[in-house]
Amino acid sequence: MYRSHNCGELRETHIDQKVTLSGWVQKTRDKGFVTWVDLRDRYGITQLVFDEDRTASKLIEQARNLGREFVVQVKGEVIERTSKNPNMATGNIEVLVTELLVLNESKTPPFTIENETDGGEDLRMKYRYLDIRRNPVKNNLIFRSKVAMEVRKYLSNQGFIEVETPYLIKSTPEGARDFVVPSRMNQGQFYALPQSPQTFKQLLMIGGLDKYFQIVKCFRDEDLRADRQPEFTQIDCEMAFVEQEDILNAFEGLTKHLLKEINGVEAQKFPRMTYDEAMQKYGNDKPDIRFGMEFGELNKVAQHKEFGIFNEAELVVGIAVPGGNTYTRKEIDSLIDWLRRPQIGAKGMIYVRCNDDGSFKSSVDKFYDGNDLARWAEITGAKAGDLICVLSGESHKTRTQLSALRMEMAKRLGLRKANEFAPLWVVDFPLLELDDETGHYHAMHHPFTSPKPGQLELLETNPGAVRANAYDLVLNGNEIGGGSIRIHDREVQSTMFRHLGFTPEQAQAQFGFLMEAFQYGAPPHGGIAFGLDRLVAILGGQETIRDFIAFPKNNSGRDVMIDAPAPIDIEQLEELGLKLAIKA
RNA sequence: GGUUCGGUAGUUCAGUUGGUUAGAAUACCUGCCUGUCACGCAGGGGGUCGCGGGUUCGAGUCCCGUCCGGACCGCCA
Repeated sequence: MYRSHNCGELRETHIDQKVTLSGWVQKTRDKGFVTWVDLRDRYGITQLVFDEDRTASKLIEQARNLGREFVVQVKGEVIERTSKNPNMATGNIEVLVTELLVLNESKTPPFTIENETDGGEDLRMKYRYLDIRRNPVKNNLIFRSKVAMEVRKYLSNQGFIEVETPYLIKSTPEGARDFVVPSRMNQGQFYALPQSPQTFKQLLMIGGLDKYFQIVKCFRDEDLRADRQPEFTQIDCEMAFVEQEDILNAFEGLTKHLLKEINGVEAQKFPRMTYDEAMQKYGNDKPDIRFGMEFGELNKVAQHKEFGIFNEAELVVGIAVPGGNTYTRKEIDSLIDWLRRPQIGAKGMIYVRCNDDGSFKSSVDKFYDGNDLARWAEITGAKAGDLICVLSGESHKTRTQLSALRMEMAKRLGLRKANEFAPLWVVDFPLLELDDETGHYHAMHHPFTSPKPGQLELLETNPGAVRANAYDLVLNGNEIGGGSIRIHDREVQSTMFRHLGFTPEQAQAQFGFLMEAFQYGAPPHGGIAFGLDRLVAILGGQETIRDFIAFPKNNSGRDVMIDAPAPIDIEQLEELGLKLAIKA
């Protein structure tokens, strides 16, 4: 028996008991007359004690030679500490060791296994198994497990069944790039890893399963970000015989359950906002509504004066930064530089200081008097002491830029509080989105999303204006879920494919199976998918999803621990009927 | 594909205008220490300054190239 107790559970009630513990050596403190060893496992740390009076000298010598991260088993007696440590759960006791067995030695780890490690990101990824021994990462993984468990518990109670769908499927050109897998038995042909189980869950609805969910890995071969991994986990859900309202209610229920069970937060009914409203008020389809700073459109009051830049602009729009009047000229200039970076791409920024005495001082005083600026303040909701920041130009770009500024200022002002949760449904997304490069429309959500009732005809005349039965669940400025009511009619689906630029032959080749299934009594259906990695990070009050993933990839999509991807043998290539076009 | 920041001891970093033997903290090793728990004290070892080329009397420092890493834009139905 390796252990009678774990390293986190011994208390004063265990005093005088003989125990066996196993774990890792966190630290040894050799004080000469007495040596302490902190023994750590998943559950906590227990202090072991070896002293001149009570411990055999051979055993003390053994203890002194223990290195960090040695795996040891000890037998001993639980005793009360002479000097207690109120900061530790086990701080009132220690174990007087009578036997010590080194189960495995350890090299000195490349970084310290402590809550605040000295290791950098890269190093921690390479030695992820050591990083997982640290409380922050370990606790995140435990937290994730708890969230996933609550999801299963809730959905299962609501009558959902979890069904596994295949990972080896077919590549489709729509949307993100696929990871592909060559087939040995069908040479020259490839499977693709699913970007989502979308078509399969629709087929499950046609199969009559009614309420489906799955916690499932999805794969997208696109460039990474701090919060984006090539393989990620979704809570994928679908329901039959539902309207949009049913889906929103069902998954508002799930989200409330999680907020309550995980965070102890009783959420009120989630507010809803249309996509158009979100874009107009926040310049963003996933607005963070934990703070205000709503957009104020200033065209009416700022145009038709002598200021040419505004007169030529399609949109003049501003926000009031609370307390921003304290910004120095230098700070404002650096803010303008920040906006001008190619990542944001603003041409410049006009600002108005709202002085405490009710007067205004702006960078365009030449063109606007106090009365004008008072109107600006009214429209942006600026109060004395605020700073009004105004951008202008083409509508969509300007909104995006101002949204970036809004988020940045909120961050700097500490308005994005991790322990505050503001869920929001964004509804009525456009069905199609114009691709600037190709000039073609593509599906904003995916090609199986149904247009709003009665808008099918609009597809012919004004495709950009068609709204979809599509919705996102936004939490604290993050899209944590998105879904739609699907098309379940073969003809409608054909029309959609045609508008997305598919020839009937292409549509048949890629999605013939779905079109055929629609002919056999496909029920009305719809669903939603949540990004589990991000959801868990937000509920955990953190920004980086990587620390909630046991073995994440780095920025270049590499696993630096196992060193993947990697070349394969020439024999393997031949077996697959493949030849490399590049030199490996 | 692009913008930008970085690469110096096991680790995290500093290193001035180009100028003697490249530093700090921490980790590691040795010794001391009568209750430590971020223990303390004394001492010690540890460097191809990512790599290649160039400028120079002299390069961690300047220039060019390259590799690697971070953040972001494009991309992510």
